[in-house]
Amino acid sequence: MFYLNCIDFYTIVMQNKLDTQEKIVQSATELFLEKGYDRTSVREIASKAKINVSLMNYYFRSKEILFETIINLLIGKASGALKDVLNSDLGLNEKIRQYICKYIDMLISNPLLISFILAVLNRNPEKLTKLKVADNLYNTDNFAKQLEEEYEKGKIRKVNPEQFYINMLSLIAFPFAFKHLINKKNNFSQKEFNEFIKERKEIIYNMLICYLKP
Amino acid sequence: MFYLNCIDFYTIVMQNKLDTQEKIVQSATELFLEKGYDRTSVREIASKAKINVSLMNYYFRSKEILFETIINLLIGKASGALKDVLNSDLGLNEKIRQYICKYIDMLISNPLLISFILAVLNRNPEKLTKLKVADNLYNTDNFAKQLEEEYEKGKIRKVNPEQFYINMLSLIAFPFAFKHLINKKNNFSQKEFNEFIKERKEIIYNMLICYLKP
DNA sequence: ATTTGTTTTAAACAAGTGTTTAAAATAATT
DNA sequence: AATTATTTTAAACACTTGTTTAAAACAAAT
Repeated sequence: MFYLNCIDFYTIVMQNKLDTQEKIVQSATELFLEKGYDRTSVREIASKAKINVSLMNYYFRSKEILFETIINLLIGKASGALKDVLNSDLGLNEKIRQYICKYIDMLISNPLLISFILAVLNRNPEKLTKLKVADNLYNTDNFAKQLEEEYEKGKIRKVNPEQFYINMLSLIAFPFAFKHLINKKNNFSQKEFNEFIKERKEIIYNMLICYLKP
Repeated sequence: MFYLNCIDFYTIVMQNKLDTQEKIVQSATELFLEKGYDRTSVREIASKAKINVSLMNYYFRSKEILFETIINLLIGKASGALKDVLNSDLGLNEKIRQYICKYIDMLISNPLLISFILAVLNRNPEKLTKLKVADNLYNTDNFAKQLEEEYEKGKIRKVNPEQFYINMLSLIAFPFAFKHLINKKNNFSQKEFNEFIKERKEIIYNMLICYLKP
């Protein structure tokens, strides 16, 4: 038998509290990513987190709110570094190169993210636009200005910045959404798919730069 | 009071039979496209088709089978013309031009198709690979051979055909999956989105051709 | 006109859904 | 040590889900 001081007590309690809450978030995140909102039941979340069903409603008020919390967490984690690159003062070519590279690396680490976002986006359009998702995931103001400037300096051809950014995003993200068919068609393992994707870093960069030439 | 001959009788009966069956397919198709499999209940389908719930199980044995039927119908309709272009004996540039054009026109007519397919693909990977979908939607054997030949003739640079096809597909299809965010970000109406997409025909063509130059 | 076959109906079934309740267990405060 | 507050639990609630059943309505064949 032994005693703990106040700080230890506090630590342990907070630890436990965060534990349950975080266990819920973590289990729910995995399930939502794998199976989507509809195919994931609260009982499944509870069972995976090894907690009672009602605790989900105790910490988050509803399944819906838990879901929105998780969306924001996922998007927040994913978009941070990417926004930094896009708003940095790097030269255009280097910025594009880094953006492609970081975006692809991020998606390799979170291979289910794109499908998840697209699913939410098309099932609950209002949700992703209402939440701070639009700004985080698709904000090109700074980048557009840079494209304008480079054009006026005569360094690149004239492009529609909106179209150009969508091109870049399409080339980066779409293969992840289409992953299952790509793997099936080419008999790719998970590892081979990642290799296929990594090859794309240079391909995408070359395509975009080549297109920008005046 | 009047009598009908045999053929008229047959016609009317068949007409009615097809009517109920087709009413189910049509209503279910709209709902599945709009809301997906999970968020669409059989009672909603029945109500929209103005039939009794059990008729869905009478004509199709289950919701699942009805869904698979509809997937095949949608993919079949969509992929026909596209496969023809890809397997035609057109020159490379013209083939690419026509493929982009027809694909985009098809997606403008079926704006929900891409999201629908991606949703199925990621929720039930085995379904889209089991069904004849993979072959219909993503068959590049012929196209790959053509890219090889053009390279050997020295007319284009060396490219990985698989990567090149995925690039083309990404540029064509992704904006439709991302539609809601694009519209929100740019304050596009439906019409303006279609204009934005139509602009892409030339952009995508130029990007691909530019990249192919030796 | 009666039998046979097909299509449609209303009702029920069994299982699963998210959420709430009220009591129990545990921790914190006085 | 007794009281208050927080966290956890089991059970129930109200509702929706896809599917089945068995009878009714209807048409076709004998």
